[in-house]
Amino acid sequence: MNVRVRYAPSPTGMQHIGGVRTALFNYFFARAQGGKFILRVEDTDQERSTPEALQDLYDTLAWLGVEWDEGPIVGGPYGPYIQSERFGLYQEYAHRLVAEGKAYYCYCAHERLDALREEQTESKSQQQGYDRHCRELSQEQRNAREAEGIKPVIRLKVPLEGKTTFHDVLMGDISRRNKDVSPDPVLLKSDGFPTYHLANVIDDHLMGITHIMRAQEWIPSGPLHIILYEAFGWEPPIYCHLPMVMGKDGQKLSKRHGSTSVRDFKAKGYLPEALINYVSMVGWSYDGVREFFTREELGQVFSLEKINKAPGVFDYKKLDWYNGMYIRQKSDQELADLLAPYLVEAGFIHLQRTSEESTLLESLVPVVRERLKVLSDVVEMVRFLFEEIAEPAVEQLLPKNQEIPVTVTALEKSLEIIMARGDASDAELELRLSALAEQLGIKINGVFMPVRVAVTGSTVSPPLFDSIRLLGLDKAISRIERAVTILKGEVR
RNA sequence: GUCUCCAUCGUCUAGUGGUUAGGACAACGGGUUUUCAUCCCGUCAACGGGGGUUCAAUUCCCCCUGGAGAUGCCA
Repeated sequence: MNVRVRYAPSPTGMQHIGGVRTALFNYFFARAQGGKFILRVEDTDQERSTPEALQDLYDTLAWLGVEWDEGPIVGGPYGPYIQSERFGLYQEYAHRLVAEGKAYYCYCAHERLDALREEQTESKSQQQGYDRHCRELSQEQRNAREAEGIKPVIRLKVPLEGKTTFHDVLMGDISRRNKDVSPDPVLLKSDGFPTYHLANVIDDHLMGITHIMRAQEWIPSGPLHIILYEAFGWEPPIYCHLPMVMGKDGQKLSKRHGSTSVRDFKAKGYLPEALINYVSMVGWSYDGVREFFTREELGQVFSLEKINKAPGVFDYKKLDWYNGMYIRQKSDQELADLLAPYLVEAGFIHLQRTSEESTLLESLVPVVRERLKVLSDVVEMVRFLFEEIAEPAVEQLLPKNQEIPVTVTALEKSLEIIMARGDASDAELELRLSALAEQLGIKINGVFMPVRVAVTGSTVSPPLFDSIRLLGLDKAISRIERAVTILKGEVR
């Protein structure tokens, strides 16, 4: 079979984890099958569709490195691939269904529909949804409504009897009694635009889509779509409903759970390869053991059979782990380039790096690499190098159970050793400071920690000698001297 | 309310009619280390419940329970 799959988002918000996972699965399936991956923009909601969202869609897919074989920008033999540009098509097909008695005009006002819905909810009525009020309108009644200037919608005449079944690759047969199928859903809105159900069925058919892979939230609409295919006399495609991505609380993943838009993940400093890898492991697995895959590898080994049926919880911690793993794989140069924008944004370096800044950046990378979970972590990690640190507090300078006088001595002697370092190696320097600790009868930490706090302003920092080297000996010395002064001031 | 789907450690998952139910993240403990991180080692931890079928069910069937989704002139 010549596989043709599509990702068909509506540009009504930023691309999020769930949507991207669907896009990825479709893309990988197409690649693994040697088929085509098609992008189609479902902008039939004129109220909510925005150019920003559309741009975000393009940006996101580009960032992830997902290229579509047919779709907006690149074109293709079944275009246009933006539904608003296919406007006339839907009208045509909708009216065809009306002409054949398979759909009808409905003149019900929003007010009536709202009241109806409210009443049904309140009375917990068995029958929820449209009451098919206009299903059997006579020609005279219709003329009367038209004369009032009411713009009708077109609704599908869902059969009242029988049941409809569709097959899902993962779930098997799923059927629904027709009376439980959404009662006569709107196909064409009063503004002339199609609803999802209509546009989706028409385009999938016209574009020769062979497999529909979409989130499980669409399962209830499956039978409805089958009814539509039957009404048009078309062969339905193969369905494969993907498990949903949930938040920690088991609810559909949303902003409440943290960042969900890919744009946010990118801004925080997640790498596309990490996001792709992790997201692909929610709802799909290779063998339960192997967990690292590149985009290309996924495009080789992906298969529908290994998709899980149950929804999966999005685990931010595991994403962090993947991201750290991928960051550590970067070369110095790659990581420097990835980190630079964050340092620029923090105002630490210029967009056009001076040669000193370039040198500093390069020597910084090996020091921070294994400490980063996300790229933006670098900012706080190296802030002490670029900005004057706050005066360390006395308590901060003092290691546990260590008095001020010894600490002062430790600082002063350390300072001497550091200044008199000459061309001694870091290892040699470390030896000397250790010896100092021994002389003073304190732990090694009792020497290193005060110096660390004095120089970096924090008990947590990159290795001390690296920190001093990056900061510059002069600045380091004056910060240590200041610490001594602070401690001495406390004695008086 | 009604309909549909789902159900293995806290999380992502592997797996089988007979297994010590495997791996990873997290958590916790230990080691390496100048702190942190990395790295290494270890510990904790699961087949939701009840009926069947069977010599044998986590695995097959049914019910229950639990969870989710749908029920829009949103997709």
